[in-house]
Amino acid sequence: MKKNGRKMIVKKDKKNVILEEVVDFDLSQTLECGQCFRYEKISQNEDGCEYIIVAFNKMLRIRQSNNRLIFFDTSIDEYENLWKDYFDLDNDYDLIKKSILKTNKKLGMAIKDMSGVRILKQEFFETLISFIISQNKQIPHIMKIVEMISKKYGSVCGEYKKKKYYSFPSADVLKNVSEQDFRECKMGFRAPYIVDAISKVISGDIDYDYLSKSSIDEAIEVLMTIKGVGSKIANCVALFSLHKTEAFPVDVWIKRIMIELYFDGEDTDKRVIEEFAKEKFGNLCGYAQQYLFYYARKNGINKKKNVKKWA
DNA sequence: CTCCAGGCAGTGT
DNA sequence: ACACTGCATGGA
Repeated sequence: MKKNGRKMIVKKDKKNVILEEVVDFDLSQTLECGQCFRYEKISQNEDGCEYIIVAFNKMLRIRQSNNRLIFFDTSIDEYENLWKDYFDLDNDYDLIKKSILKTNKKLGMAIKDMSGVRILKQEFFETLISFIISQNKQIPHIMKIVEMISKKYGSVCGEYKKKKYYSFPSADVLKNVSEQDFRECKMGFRAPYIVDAISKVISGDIDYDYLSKSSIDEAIEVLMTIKGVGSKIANCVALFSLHKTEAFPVDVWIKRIMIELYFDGEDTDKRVIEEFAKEKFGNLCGYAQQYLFYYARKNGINKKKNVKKWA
């Protein structure tokens, strides 16, 4: 394995895959930065942190200690074919960060603070549904609802310490679920949006392979034909599932920090901010967005007053 | 109690 | 084009 500037070493013991010399990767940052809703922190101490995640119908227990990453009970094949891409481990983030910094010194603090975040490549249908649910909700509540749907309609894909973990259900499973049933999963006004998304996936109007090959603009345009999918959610799906790094989701947090950094604190339309970012960051938009998002939240930037200096 | 949450669609100018 | 509002639900 040669990428990553330095070399990352892949090993295998009886049951686990172990990566050594992993750089520009922080498990906590990557899972908890708001792109992913299916993780559970098992432990965190001075020796590292450990999580259970559910993705692509698999449960994974994973641990990070400094530059070592352990994928428990995982075969080399599963690592190579699934988790390596999921965590974007073949991508050279040192190069990405340097490229962003070269023209955008203002992001220095954000990049330094979130230097181990990666853009996950998550399963398409789950990402679409999860981000439709996400609108006007807080992350812990989104996680609860996604968990509820998985328990109710998904299937068991693993067990740890007597707790069962459930995969996110497929469109095929959800196609017969009624709007009323979704409302019972506390989805409120999003329930009809979910029904519409499922029917368009089933009919083929929304097709992962097609969208993967599409340009960013076309992918977003097609995704926005789904009721309840606007610019922000379409950009999220394009970034976190289709891995189109020209995407730049503008939510309340990104809006606030972008206004602070580039618009002199003046209230600016989200579309203007999105255009500005796409011009400024190009195909590094998605990465820049991730650095900015968690950083803005962590520092609690507030739209009413300037809590911090950003330069 | 009120206000807001990783927004969006519908309605009115 | 643009601004304004309702929306389900839960947490601060």
